[in-house]
Amino acid sequence: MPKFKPVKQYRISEEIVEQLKQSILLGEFKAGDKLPSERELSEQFHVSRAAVREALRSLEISGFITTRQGATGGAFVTDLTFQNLSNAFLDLFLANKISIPEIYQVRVFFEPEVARLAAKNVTPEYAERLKQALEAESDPIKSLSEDVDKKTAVHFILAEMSGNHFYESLVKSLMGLTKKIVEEVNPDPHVMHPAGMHRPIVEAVLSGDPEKAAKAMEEHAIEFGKNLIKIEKAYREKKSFQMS
Amino acid sequence: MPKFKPVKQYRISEEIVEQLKQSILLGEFKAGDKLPSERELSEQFHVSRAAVREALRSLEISGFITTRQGATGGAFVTDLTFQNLSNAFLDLFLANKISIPEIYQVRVFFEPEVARLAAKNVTPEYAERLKQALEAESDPIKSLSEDVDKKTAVHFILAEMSGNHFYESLVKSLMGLTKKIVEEVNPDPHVMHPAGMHRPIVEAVLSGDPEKAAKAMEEHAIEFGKNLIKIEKAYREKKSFQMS
DNA sequence: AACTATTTGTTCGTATGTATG
DNA sequence: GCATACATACGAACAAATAGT
Repeated sequence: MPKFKPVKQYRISEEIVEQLKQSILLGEFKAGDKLPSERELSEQFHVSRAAVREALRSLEISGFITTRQGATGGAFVTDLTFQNLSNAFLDLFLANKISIPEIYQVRVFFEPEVARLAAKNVTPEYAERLKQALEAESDPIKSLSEDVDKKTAVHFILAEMSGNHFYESLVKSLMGLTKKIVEEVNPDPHVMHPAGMHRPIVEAVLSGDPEKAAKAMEEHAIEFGKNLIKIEKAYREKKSFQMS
Repeated sequence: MPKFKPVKQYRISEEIVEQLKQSILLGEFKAGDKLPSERELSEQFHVSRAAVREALRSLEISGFITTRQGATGGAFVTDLTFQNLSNAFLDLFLANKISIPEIYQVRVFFEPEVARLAAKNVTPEYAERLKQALEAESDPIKSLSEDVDKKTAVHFILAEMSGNHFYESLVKSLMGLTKKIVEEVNPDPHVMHPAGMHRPIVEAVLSGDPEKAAKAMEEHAIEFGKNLIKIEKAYREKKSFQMS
């Protein structure tokens, strides 16, 4: 007896998601391209617009498209970024599946490796960017969000320098997560991120000494982690206060 | 001039997603609970069913709920897992944003650390599970999928033993990604995963020597990585063949 | 085995909001 | 100001799945 697959196995919206995703991954639609309008898609797939819209919501959440309203609007293909990864981590954190001490443990282990790799890939361009990022840390604080961005810029550049997109994604995800928590708790920026905090790291990396860079980063990660754990405590207390 | 926020900022479905997500995260709906039916939700929110359904699609993709059809069906809250993380990595891989050699580099670095931590947390229960997983590797192969599961079981247990959910998520995600690729290429299982491949690791971990465990894992990761890179090559070739 | 109730899945028609030219 | 081309949203209806009677 041959095995037959059910004719209808998936939701229509899922079928549409798969087809559109494949088209995007195969490069038939490239980043920036506009997908056909909802009406056109519903005609091409011979389905209702509601089904198309459900599919577009899924693709949006997965990070494949963004939509804009209006005459020149529509669904536009986006360059897939680490953002979804970051969101997934954030959800796991919010659901208490991952704790700050655990993240701290991971960071203390792998950020020195990132610094180590970065020290092996110093170029004049990267050196310039690192110096500028370091100087920008002393800029007057306009908003907390902007300040956090400036104080994490060095980590981003080092991650890029590591030459490994995986490390880059990981760093960006963890920085994004940290930013969310910091913004929620809103601590004193000067205590959380003293200016020039990353100077020893940058100097070690620019000296081209991988082990020195790793060591400097490790010390920074340990120090910063202590602050972060304090902040998480405040965060949890704030949350439980809001709930009661 | 005071700054006013636009009254209507988000899509209705987004608003619903946020509210439901908050409810779930606050524990008002727990894993296994059934959300109100689509009709009830649309009445409670005073919106159309289509809007509710778009919200449910988003929550589904994010891993918060699953839906079943029928009289006892509905949207059920799920325990948030690493699955979304895994999917995010898979998408990034499929979109050529992360390569196998990059993943390989990261694994060779952090899997030894996982083994190191595991060696510090050996209990009789874990020891038993590791031994059983090792024996199961020699079972006759029924299906590729099942075989891959058996050959990765040791990694999963070690990740659990590390006591760090972040490492656990990372390991599970990467194993899931590896499995997808392996299944796609369908190589000879005996070549890819010789039985007993993980014996030195298990022995080192059970001896309780962290550095020995890390060393054994490193050697395994390096060896396995070579296979994986070959497999990726085959995968890419297969894909480009399918496209032409 | 047939019927019924409940719930998701899907469609269509219509109306409204939004941005461009 | 107005037409146009989009996304956004609603409501009513029917189809399909799934359990209980």
